[in-house]
Amino acid sequence: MTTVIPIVSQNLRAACSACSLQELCLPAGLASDEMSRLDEIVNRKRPLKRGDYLYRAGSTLQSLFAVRTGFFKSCVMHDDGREQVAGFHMAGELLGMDGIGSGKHMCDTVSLEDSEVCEIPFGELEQLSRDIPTLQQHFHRILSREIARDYGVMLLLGSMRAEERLAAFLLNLSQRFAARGYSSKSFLLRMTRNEIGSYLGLKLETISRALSHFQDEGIIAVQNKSVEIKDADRLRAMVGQCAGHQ
Amino acid sequence: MTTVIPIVSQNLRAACSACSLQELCLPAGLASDEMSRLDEIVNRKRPLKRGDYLYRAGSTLQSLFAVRTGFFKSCVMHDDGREQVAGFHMAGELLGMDGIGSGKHMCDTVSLEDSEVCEIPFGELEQLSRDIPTLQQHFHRILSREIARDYGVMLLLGSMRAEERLAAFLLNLSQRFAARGYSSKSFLLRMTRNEIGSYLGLKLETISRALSHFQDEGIIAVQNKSVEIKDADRLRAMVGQCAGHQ
DNA sequence: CGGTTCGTTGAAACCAATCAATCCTCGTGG
DNA sequence: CCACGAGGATTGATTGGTTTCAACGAACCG
Repeated sequence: MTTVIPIVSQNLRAACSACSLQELCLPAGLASDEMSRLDEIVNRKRPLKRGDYLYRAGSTLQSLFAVRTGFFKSCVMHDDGREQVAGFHMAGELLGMDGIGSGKHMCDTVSLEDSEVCEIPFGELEQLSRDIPTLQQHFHRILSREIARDYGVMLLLGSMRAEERLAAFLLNLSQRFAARGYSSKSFLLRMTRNEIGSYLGLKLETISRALSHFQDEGIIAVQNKSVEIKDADRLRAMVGQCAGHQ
Repeated sequence: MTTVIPIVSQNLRAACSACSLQELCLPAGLASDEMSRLDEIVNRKRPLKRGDYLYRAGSTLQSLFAVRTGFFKSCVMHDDGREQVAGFHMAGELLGMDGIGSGKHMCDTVSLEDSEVCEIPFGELEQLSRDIPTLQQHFHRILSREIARDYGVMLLLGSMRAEERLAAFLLNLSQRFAARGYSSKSFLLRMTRNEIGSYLGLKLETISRALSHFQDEGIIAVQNKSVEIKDADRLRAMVGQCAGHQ
């Protein structure tokens, strides 16, 4: 429930230049002097407990956030109270970009485990990206990739059936873990079945059934939150040839 | 089928400063001297016939495009050939932003009626937005609004039922026509039932049935491509209180 | 005018939601 | 340490909305 957490200005902080997420994150591709200028505007190491809100829908956008460690979900809310998970976010990803247009955050973003983020004041980022073309270009790429990702989700929600969606979801998670140096075969689901269902436009029972079915088929092994991918090829085969094209 | 159309450099062109879409489009908020600098990089009045591709998925992104007149759809394609409409675009909207991340367009964008676009070379736009903070900020807002729009579509695809989706779609079109000075009550659907269905994650038969049902209820009047909204309130009421929450 | 694409409508099949019961897991406090 | 409770997960039976299949009608274009 804690919403606002004081930002501890860490002088012994790990700088972007020393951060292992450098290549995934905002500073990717910057020269070292450019990176140190970015370092100056970033407030590092804001810690969040599981369940803490990073920001809430409707609040004024002042900063973007980069995930340093941990796991987040973003939820959009409909007028009538229906809520949907719009995305899950892990280390190196930039959060808050949906709020730039209106100056207000469009979604709630919540920590799903104890996490740390870097806070990047947006006004200063705009200023700096005028001086550093590489930063400007990379920021544009990050914004654009979010749009491209959303197109992928639209394709998933609009034209895949239940088990196909889940297969695509698991493969996506697997890839992202791999890109961060974790195992692509074996990982923990940080979110509940209900949250997976919300993201995939399905009910939690459907997720549960599909996971059980994959397990029966020997494609994965599931136990609670832990998933092991035993046959990635068959998982890939499920995406896109699930007989009926809806 | 025509893909590449030579760009006619028009000197007698209508400049941004004279364009009625100014407030909706990229130059919104610019001072007149700033606008004329933008004018210099924009190639105006590229005409397209119905069915022409503005760009194709996989082609190199060189420019963004602003719709001057006409109507477009963007289609994302799945590996297996399944195709989905990711958006419909009308006057004043900026196209091509999904391709900045990879340098290649992620979708096909096709003219649904004879149209005209302004071409904005992306490299020059980035250069100019470093010099003109207002332009930079507005461009960021446009990118972000596209993300926010996508979140809305995800909500629609993930948690609304068929008639609710269609109601939301009609209201969205209505609003966008109104913002451009056209009637919000009566307009033409530039796209086929199949394309509407693809966008909404439904089959064309479902669209047809839902339209007929709305008409039976006296909410709208449809005849082929022409739609008249007779009871916008009931249409609004349908979105978000369609009993079952999926 | 003839062919093709697009749209409408009906009946049946099917997939995922809903309703419901039970079990598991984990954190908490006695 | 164990009992307890609450939230999360699994599984089954049933319902219902949307797709699918099919046939027909209307509009459009060469």
